Amino acid sequence: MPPTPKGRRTEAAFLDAARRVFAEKGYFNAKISDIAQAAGKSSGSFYNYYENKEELLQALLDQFSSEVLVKSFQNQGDDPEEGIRAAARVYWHTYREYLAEMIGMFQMSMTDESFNARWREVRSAGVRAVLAGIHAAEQAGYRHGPRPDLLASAIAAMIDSFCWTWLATGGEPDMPTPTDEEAIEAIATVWYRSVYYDPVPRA
Amino acid sequence: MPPTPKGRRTEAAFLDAARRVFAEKGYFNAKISDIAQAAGKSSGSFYNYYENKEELLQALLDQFSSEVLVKSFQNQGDDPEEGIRAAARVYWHTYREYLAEMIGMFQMSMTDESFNARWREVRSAGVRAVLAGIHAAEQAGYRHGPRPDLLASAIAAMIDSFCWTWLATGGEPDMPTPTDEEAIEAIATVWYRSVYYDPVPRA
Amino acid sequence: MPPTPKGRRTEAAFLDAARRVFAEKGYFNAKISDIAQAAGKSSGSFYNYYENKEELLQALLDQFSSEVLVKSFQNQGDDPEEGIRAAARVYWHTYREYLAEMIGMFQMSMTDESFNARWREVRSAGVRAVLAGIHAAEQAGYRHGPRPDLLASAIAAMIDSFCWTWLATGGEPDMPTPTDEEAIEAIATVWYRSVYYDPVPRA
Amino acid sequence: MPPTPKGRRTEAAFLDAARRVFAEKGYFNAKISDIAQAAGKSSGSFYNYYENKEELLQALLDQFSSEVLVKSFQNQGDDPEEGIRAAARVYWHTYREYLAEMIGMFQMSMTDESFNARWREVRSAGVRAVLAGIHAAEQAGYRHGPRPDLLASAIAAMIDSFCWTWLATGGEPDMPTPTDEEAIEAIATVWYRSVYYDPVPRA
DNA sequence: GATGAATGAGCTTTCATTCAT
DNA sequence: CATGAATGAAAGCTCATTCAT
Repeated sequence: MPPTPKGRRTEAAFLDAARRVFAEKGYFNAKISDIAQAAGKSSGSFYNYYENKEELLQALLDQFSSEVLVKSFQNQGDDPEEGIRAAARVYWHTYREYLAEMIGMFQMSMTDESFNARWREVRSAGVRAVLAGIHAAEQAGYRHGPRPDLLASAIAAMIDSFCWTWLATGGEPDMPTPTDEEAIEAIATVWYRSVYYDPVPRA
Repeated sequence: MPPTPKGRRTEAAFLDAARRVFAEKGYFNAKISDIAQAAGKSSGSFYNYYENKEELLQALLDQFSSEVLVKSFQNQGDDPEEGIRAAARVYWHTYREYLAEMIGMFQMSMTDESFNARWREVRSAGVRAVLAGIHAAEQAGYRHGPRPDLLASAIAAMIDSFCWTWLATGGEPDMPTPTDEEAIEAIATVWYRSVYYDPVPRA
Repeated sequence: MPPTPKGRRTEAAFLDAARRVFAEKGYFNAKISDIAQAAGKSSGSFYNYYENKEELLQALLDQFSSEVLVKSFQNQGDDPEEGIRAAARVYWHTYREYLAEMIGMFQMSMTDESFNARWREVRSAGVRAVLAGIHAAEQAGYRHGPRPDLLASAIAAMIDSFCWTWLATGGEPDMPTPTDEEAIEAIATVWYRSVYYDPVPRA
Repeated sequence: MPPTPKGRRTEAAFLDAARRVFAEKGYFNAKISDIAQAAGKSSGSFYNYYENKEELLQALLDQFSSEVLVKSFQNQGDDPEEGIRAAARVYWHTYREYLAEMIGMFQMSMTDESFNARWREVRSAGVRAVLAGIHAAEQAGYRHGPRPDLLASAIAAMIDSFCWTWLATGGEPDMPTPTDEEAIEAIATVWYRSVYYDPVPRA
């Protein structure tokens, strides 16, 4: 959008600085001047690019394309367990890559209705993807509880919150930080077991 | 703590008002004056009881006794599935009852290190309780994934986030709000299946 | 409006200070902090009473009741010349009494559409009053130019601008400041002569 | 002043743009960037020609040569009524032609002492010209009120304010916009009647 | 000369906290 | 103790002006 190479560099610097600041101290705590300082710019310069902090977050989220999280759920191959593990892997890595965006969107969703809507939309996409897997499992003869949509909601909540706990906050106290594979395994385990449990006995 | 009956009544009014305001608009958005107004008091009066909003939250949390959540996990009887469902039930109802506290503690944990520690401590207690159940299942011959502590962390994350989603925020879009029993069932299902899966065959 | 005597005193102090500051340096140049300082208050205190400078001006204008200027035009007795002189006298004194309001309304009318509307409404009331006098003169057999409404507009413009020049700005250079009676006489002379000129000869 | 042809063109573009912007939204509301944009130039370029907005206005006023308004008053022929009408005509058309300058000078006169002086000087020239006419009328046997200078001031105020009302602001509410001739007629009527009234009876 | 990005001073506004009554 | 007004320290934001290209 900014016409000049210099302008583009500056805007990139602001976006980058914002991501660092958001990830480090959270969206709420980030002052415009913090971001400007992290970008090595004056706070007045900030307003050449964004109306306010909210709009900067919007710009970050627009880059982020919330679809990226969802795409992960779709490339499930033949082996359901492997498919779920692959999905968990993509989610985990994507979450870390876009940590600043996740923090910003989540925090902002607590305060602002339109961000709340956006956040719920992102969640909802995840829930739907999980739900699709549940229906596939049903087809394959696995039972589910009375409300598969709630099962999906719970699984999505688990994925999201687990990533938040270990990537955005400091993790659980007195627990060694998991390796990536351990984390993915934990997510995948809960997810898989919840869906592929209790096959209906074939006659 | 406050000596006179009048003082005690006023403090109770503040605590009660704070809970209502926190639950309605969140901790961050709550201004001292909002709380005072909800309590039918002047904002100046607030400072006769608390140094600041943080301390008020502390007072709420002290009443709340985070142990209450954990106790739920302990009264597991013989039937593991029933035990888990009972635990989920207690958690769900407790979460709703102490919604203001949960919101406050969670939001504050994003901003303030000492609250973050407290929040993680609460989480951690839940994780330990879940972990105890996992160990029991192991004793009973159920396999677990490579790191049972992470499995417990994921389950605790699910419980917590599911309650947050449905009790603190508006739930998932386009999904009918669950009845209490449906919600509890969803939680218990994920939890139980994740732990009681794949029994080692008895020789 | 403010419940407390102290509050009422403070608000009065702000209104009074604003009038002094507006009259001295104009509305545009007046900063909130100028007004607060003139009132002997902190600028933060200002916002306990008004949202912004505009609203303070509104409050001044509400007190002012633009009708006061117009009322002057109505108590014309038998002698038209005396009636006009009396009207001019009221206008002149009222203008000086409400100088701050006139300055504020006029300056703000240049910038803000709603104040412009208000300002034009005030003017318009004056024009209508003058016009009524013109019609009376017609009845009495005096001719007017082709558009009596424009004649009224010009007379109103004269009154207003003459007061502005001598009361709000420093007057004309190299001209001795008029006494009140001289000023009133000048206004009344132009007004009267413009309306009561050129009687139609009685048959 | 600017050496190269390109420079001259740019400066002309700024002057022209400024006149348009001042006339449209007023001097106070005009930002440097507005003017630059209207000129199709960058705001940085502005400072190659002027130190600030004030100096640009100065440049406009220097072109304008405030004498032009006054000259109108001088070409009075034999018939005083025609002379006054001619003067009013020139004033009206000049005012419209130099509307931007009038607006700028007037608004700036409210804020800045040196512009105020200039503005008063312009007014004063008008007053002197009107006054000269009054003296001529006296010579011809017409009475005036006690202070002819104030009479002149009032007439000048009328002319000025009438032009301001109808050319710079939107006119009077609920009144049809006058044609040029109607406006001129209104001005001339008040002016002429105020001066040529009440001849001293020739003995 | 021209450009548009960068700067920072200046002002507004908010609100937790203090204080006089 | 209660009140509500007063305070002032933060931010936010604007825009004239400067500067590197």
